[in-house]
Amino acid sequence: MSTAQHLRNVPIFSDLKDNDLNIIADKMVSRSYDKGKMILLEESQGETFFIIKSGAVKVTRQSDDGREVILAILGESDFFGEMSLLDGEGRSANIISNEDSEVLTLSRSDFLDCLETYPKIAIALLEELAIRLRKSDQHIESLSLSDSEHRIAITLIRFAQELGTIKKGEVTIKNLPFQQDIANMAGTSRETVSRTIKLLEEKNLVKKNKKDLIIFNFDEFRQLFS
Amino acid sequence: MSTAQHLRNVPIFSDLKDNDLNIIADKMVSRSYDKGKMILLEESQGETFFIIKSGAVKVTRQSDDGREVILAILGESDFFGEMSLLDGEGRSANIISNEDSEVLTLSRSDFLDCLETYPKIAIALLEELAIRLRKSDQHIESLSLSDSEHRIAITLIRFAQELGTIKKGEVTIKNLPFQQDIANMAGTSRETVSRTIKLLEEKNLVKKNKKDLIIFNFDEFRQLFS
DNA sequence: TCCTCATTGTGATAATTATCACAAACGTAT
DNA sequence: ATACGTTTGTGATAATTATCACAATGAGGA
Repeated sequence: MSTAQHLRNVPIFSDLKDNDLNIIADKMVSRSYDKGKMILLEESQGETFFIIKSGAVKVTRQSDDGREVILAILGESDFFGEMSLLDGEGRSANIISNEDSEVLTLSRSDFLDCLETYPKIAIALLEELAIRLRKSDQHIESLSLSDSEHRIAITLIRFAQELGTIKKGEVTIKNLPFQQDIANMAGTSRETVSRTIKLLEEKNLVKKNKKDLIIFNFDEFRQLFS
Repeated sequence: MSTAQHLRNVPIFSDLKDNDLNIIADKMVSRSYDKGKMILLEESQGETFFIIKSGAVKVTRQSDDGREVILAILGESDFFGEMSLLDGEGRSANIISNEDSEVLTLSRSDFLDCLETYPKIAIALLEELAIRLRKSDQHIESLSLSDSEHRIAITLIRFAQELGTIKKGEVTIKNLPFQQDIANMAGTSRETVSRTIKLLEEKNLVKKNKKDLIIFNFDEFRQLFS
């Protein structure tokens, strides 16, 4: 697939004419990262905008004592790096390749030019940031007032929405992340994740199948926990 | 002060020429809210953009069982309501007037027109949302991996940055919010806030003075808790 | 296959924090 | 000044969850 075709799938570019899309595509450079590689380091200067062509990355923050908080897991056609381009602050998070991944990159100045030249992109980007902010707010709410069972369930819902496939009410999350990663997103411990998923299985709400997790009745599940 | 002069203080409008500023100012309508009044209700449709002319508001989310999570407290020249204008979703939070407040409002269509007409506004708004997203991420981090003492201290730091006045290293937060509000921001209980602030006083890090709180050495305090 | 390393499961215990109950202090209006 | 409603302080207790320790299971390579 051509670079322009990839861009077509990215919400913030999808409104553009083919012509403009090609112009932007020409400015982008492709890079590859092996699983586990650090793509962006916290504290480094933000000079690049990234779009995920294939694979997945995790957005994390690291505390002094080494504990890791996972803010999000991003997949194909998601983008990142825009934050520090926009507000000029340093990186606020680490980005680590979660699988072998290919990304498209755009330089700071090309990115900012795009925003000035195509107001539609800026507006689409505003929309995207609004959505993310909304998700963050929900995340904050859940961390603030739920017990660990709820927090873990809500984390599973996030995975289902981002990585899941639906088949008549049943959602299958293929390749459920490690318990440690789920714990780092839900703000709890790995052991509690283990015990809680077992509990959800006993309540007949979910079922594990090798590396996959099935949520039997997604609507009901959401109702129960959010 | 004229409406245009108020707008001049708002980051997203500060780049505009006087002329353009006046055009926008003409479209804005002023409204007043008494302390405690609900300005925006969760779940209602988002049709208005607001700028705070004077006073302060709190941004909250409410859970089924009535508990409240405070996402932010906004003051003069801050704005809100842009989220659902941008992504078309319903309101994600309640906005309650925290003091007697005056706000300027702009209709949905006028707001979106502004963005199309003045790309600078869109870019400045992107910047602002990026900053908010960054704060949300920090908030998530602190809720995820800190104990209640840290979370409360970090909440005090947020207040200091938004409401505090500095005098040679010492920050005074005038009119510290109620313990219950602090608890709702820090994701803990009112009693724990009471005990923790006492603890911080015993450690000679802060001092209460009637309704005010003084942080003796702000840099050190920040170092300790973030 | 067997071995090894990574991941998951689970019990016991300790630490943290919420909750309840009530007293003290504070603010405001009469 | 008094009285009332709101906010804060604090002890006792219960509930939740983290942590530690180790066993069980699984996945990938020699």
